[in-house]
Amino acid sequence: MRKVKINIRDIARLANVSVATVSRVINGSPNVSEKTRKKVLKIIQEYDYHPSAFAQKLSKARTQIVALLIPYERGFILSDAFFPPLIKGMTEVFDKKEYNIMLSMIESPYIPQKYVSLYKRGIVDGYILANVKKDDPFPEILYEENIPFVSVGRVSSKLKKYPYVDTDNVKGAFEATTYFLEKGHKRIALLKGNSNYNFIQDRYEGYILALKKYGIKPDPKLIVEDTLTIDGGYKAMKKLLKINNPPTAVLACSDYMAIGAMDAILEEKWEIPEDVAIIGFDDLYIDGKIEPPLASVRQEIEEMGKEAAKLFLHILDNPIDFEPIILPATFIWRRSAG
Amino acid sequence: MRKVKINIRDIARLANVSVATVSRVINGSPNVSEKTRKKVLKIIQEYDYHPSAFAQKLSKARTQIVALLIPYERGFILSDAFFPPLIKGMTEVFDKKEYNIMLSMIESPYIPQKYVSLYKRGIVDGYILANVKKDDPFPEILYEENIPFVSVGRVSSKLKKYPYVDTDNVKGAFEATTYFLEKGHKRIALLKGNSNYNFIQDRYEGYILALKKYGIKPDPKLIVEDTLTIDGGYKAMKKLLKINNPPTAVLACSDYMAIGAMDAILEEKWEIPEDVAIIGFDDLYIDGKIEPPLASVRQEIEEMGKEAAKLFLHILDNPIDFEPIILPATFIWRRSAG
DNA sequence: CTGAAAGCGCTTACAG
DNA sequence: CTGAAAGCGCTTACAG
Repeated sequence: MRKVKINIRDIARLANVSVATVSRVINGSPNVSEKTRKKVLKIIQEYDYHPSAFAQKLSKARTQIVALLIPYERGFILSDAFFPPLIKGMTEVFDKKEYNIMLSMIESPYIPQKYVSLYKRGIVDGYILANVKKDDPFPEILYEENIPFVSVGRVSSKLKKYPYVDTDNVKGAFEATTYFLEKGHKRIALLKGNSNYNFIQDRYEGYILALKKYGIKPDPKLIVEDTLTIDGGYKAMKKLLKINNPPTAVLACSDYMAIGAMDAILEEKWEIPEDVAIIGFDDLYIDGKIEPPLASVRQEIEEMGKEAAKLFLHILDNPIDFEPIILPATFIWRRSAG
Repeated sequence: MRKVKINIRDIARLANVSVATVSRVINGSPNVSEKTRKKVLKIIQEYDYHPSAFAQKLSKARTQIVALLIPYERGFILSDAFFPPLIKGMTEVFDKKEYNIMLSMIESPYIPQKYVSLYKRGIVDGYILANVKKDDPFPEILYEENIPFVSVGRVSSKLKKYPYVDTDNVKGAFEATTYFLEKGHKRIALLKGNSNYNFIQDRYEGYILALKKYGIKPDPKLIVEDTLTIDGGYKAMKKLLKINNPPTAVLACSDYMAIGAMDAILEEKWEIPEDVAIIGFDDLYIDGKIEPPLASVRQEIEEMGKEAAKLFLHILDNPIDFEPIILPATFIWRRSAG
């Protein structure tokens, strides 16, 4: 009953050829006669033989496994909008190359060394980092040690050139802010997340750029930082509603923040968008369903996943010669924007 | 500059001991003198040596990698509520045993054989299946071939006994329905998802059981099936509002469905919970934030992840002797329930 | 086109 | 407590 694990030697014996020949057939080497190939393939099928990946790896160079590092905090907050499509995109590209994704959810306290060992022990060929913070030491460690990695979102500014894919967050925020400006708004608030994340910093910059283009001096009182959650948005908006000259328009760095802000606004019996217009970020599935429907800025996340996977495969062969990839962000109008 | 990869032989030479002794030190064997151990450990540290996992695996039995299979469809729909905490729980347990999670997002068309090869090629020690459908052939394939697996959520009814962790969905739905019954509701609707999922089937059964206990004959017109999304809930509720004797209370099989249903109800200018009370499932992060706050049934998802990981480690050693694990579902009252 | 043999980097009886 | 040697299951020059 119990199937005994069959190996390359068994196949060789059964097919009356050498182990080397079986190996050549497995690896699709051209140096095998059609007749021999067929014979060996038949035995392989018949005995449902699967070459040991580890034994292969011991002889070959690559493991065909890539580690995906995800900070739990963000995994939780933005999961709905972010990780499933990101992973889907990656999977699509990696499947074709028979690469597998090893998932590491970064815990705190965060010990970068722990994750390096996946590479040093030869388990993975490298890393894909998802949304690490600006001051995260991990990318620099990888860089120093010549370990292949791709970052989804930019990381430390200390690195001159490294492979990443990113959304054009500056432009996304710029366009959303410009929309408000063209509608005649002068008091436009920004609900920021933690500026330790580059994507937050970029959205901030896009906002500032647009204001300046229209000759408006950014008012620090209109820029409030909090978590990217509903709670964060609610609290931030509460603050804004209390100042002397409250905003007539609000750009939030996430849709959850925008939803919290809407709660705060409606609580004061103000109208959206008549009294305060609002635009979020992420284009969540529910945006079109809430009342009023929430305008947002969309990222091409599945596309980012694909590009990250492609870039990773590229740098394995070309560690020097690569270009970072920037994908567009698109402003999606809905009624909340006015 | 370029670090040459160091191996166990190098360490042995540097430490003036045999390869076998280095191996013993690495594996914490007691048969090494304290003096030798320290000497070897020092060299290992000094040269930042990491034993090759693949070479170890070739000699040892286990790979210490488990494949987590996630259907993309559900990954997308319930990600926010489900996968991040599930993975977090699993990670917590696996980290301690130095197990890694390999992530496979199941694509369609779905080819079960593709995923079996992860095991047959010796890459993983087994599988954790997340929310597969009732008719999914994969669990039976694994069972037939004696491949270790744990399922999160029950699977095919063809298998007599297999390791799974599940939420007590029957009880959860029973309690929510009972709440309505105790409030005097007679016309209680159920918004179902696809009954190909056991958790949907179970929620359905809990609902039926409660009705029967109160001597109410289930009315097929009050049971509507659609997708577990906002859209699905909206459409299902629209149907219910059109029947002659519409429900005064609604249990939805997901919070997204409940949110869609609320949209449909409010569109008709009906009041929640006065005209129609509503309870969802999942206890999403946003439930308390919407208007009116949405009552729900909560699962202990992070706990499921932990239990799944523990059960997996258990069955590796005890393929026969194990018990499935059922975790509680808790009704969370909020205003929408009335 | 094919095979014998060395090698990948470990672990583990076995002998002492 | 320690070491020499065989073995895990492959790949790949090398020779023919």
